[in-house]
Order: sequence, then C-alpha cells, then structure tokens
Amino acid sequence: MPTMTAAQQRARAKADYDAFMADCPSRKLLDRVSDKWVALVLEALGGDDSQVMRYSELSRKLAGVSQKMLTQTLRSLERDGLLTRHVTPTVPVTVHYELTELGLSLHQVMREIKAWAEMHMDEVLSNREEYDKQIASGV
Amino acid sequence: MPTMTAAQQRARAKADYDAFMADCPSRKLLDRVSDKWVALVLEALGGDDSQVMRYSELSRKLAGVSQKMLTQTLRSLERDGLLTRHVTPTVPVTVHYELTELGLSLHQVMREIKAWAEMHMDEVLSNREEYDKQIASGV
DNA sequence: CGGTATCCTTGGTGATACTG
DNA sequence: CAGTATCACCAAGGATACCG
Repeated sequence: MPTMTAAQQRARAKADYDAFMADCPSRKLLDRVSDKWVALVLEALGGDDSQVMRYSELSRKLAGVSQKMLTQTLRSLERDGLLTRHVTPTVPVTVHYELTELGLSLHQVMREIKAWAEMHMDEVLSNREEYDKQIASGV
Repeated sequence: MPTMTAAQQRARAKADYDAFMADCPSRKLLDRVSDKWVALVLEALGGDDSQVMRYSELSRKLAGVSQKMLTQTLRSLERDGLLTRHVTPTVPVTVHYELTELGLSLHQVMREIKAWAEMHMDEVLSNREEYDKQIASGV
C-alpha cells in the first residue's frame, strides 16, 4: 500500500538527488564527451602524424561516420574550444581541423578509453561468451 | 604463451582491434562504454566508500534512472565482466553488485575523464559563450 | 570540397503494471 | 526487494539530395 504514487516518488527522488545527477558541474560536459565520435575525432587529430586534418581526411579515417555526425561532432568540439577550424578560400574550399591545447589535454585522457576498449576486447568477448553459455544452460 | 609487458599488450591489441574501423568489435565496445548510465554506475561502485552496493542503493544514488535502464545497464556490465552480481537468498532476496578488476580498470579511466571535465568546465563554458557570440554577430 | 537541408527509421528511454 | 513485461514516445542517427 504505497503512500506515494510512483510519479510522486520519482519527483521527490529527483529533487533530492539532483546534486548527484544534474547539479554536478561536470555532468553535462561528461555526457558530451562520452561519445564515440568525439573519442574518435580526438584520437584522429591527436595522432603524432596527423595533428592537422581536412574534413575529407577525417571522414575517411572515421570509417562509417555520416557527414551529419561528423559535422555535428566537429561543430560541437569547435564550440567548446577543443579544436579550431581553418578555412582556406581556395576553389574548391579547403578546411583544416586542429586540436587546441584544451583539446589535446582531453585527448590524453580519451585515448585511454579507446586503448582500453581495444586492449580489453578479447577479455570482454570471452566474458560475454561465458555469460551467455551460463544463461543458456541455466534456462 | 610468454608474458608481455603492458606496452606490448597494448601494441598487440592495437594491431588486432582498431576502433577506427566501422566493423571492429572495439568500436561497439567504445560506444557501449561511452554511456551515461555506465559512467554513473562505475562512478557509484568505484567510490572508496561504496565498492559493494545493493540494487536499491544504486537506484537511490542514481536518482532519476528508471528500473529498466538500471537493470539493463547492470546486466550489460555483468555480461561484459565489468561487475559481479551476488544474490543472497534471504527473504526478500538481497542482491549486491561489485566491480571486477576489469571494471575497476575502466573506472580508473572514467574517473580521469570526470576529473578533466570538472577541471576544464569553466574554460569550456566561456569558449561556448565566445563562439555563440561570434555566431550571433556573424548572422 | 565541405558542407546544409530534409526525410525517415530505429532504438533508447521512460512510465506503468505485474511477479517471485 | 529486485526485478520482468509491455506500451508509447521522441530524438539520435543514417540516407539522400542539393548548394556555395
């Protein structure tokens, strides 16, 4: 016999815990940064051999990315001051992207995520296999 | 199999898995790991004071999360071997969640991102302001 | 070349109700 | 307590076409 409806409980919980959820200053930024395209763009531009890349180069390197997502990600990163966009008025136009110092500092951290994903892929895959096997036998 | 240094493992892993490739499994893993609920669960379970938490504790700590998303996230992390689920057959049943070593290793990386976000929040915000101002004047 | 605009699918997400 | 099941919504993301 509930004293509150689910909606009321939820509303109360949200009010009480907004400090953890939304009030954390880093929360929104964390959300924005926790994006696979962000990670890949930073990784692409943070490489020792490719600190400056053209739009088409990025598009090629990030296999499977749509123009929409690439442009959207680049704009977002530019707005946050993580990279700069240089337009050279040739014909056709040439555009270069380059990480700022701020972007480079994030790259140092983000590359660990990508490295972690690649490094522990085998372990995760075998864990999944094990888990699925146990579920199958359990049912 | 000879033991490898961390650097060697990293090099080998990079050769096998490349998140820049669209069809590489590590691309999916990167995407999965870049999830807000994953980040929050890892953060919750990675704290010094809360390495073991019950479902209801997590639910309370991550205020605003729906049961569906919490369960879904926990199952996914369990399947990938990032955390373990312990069921104590009390009445009513008690369930504890705890990060594995693998989960802790990811948490170490994730908390660096959180630290970065906190440290550079002001800079990003002022960059946005500047950017939006220029866009506004440009139009 | 480096985008923007548009449409459209799909699955992530939340709300609600029910159960062992 | 700790889930599962179901429905419904809407925005993220992809495909396509067009433009400066």
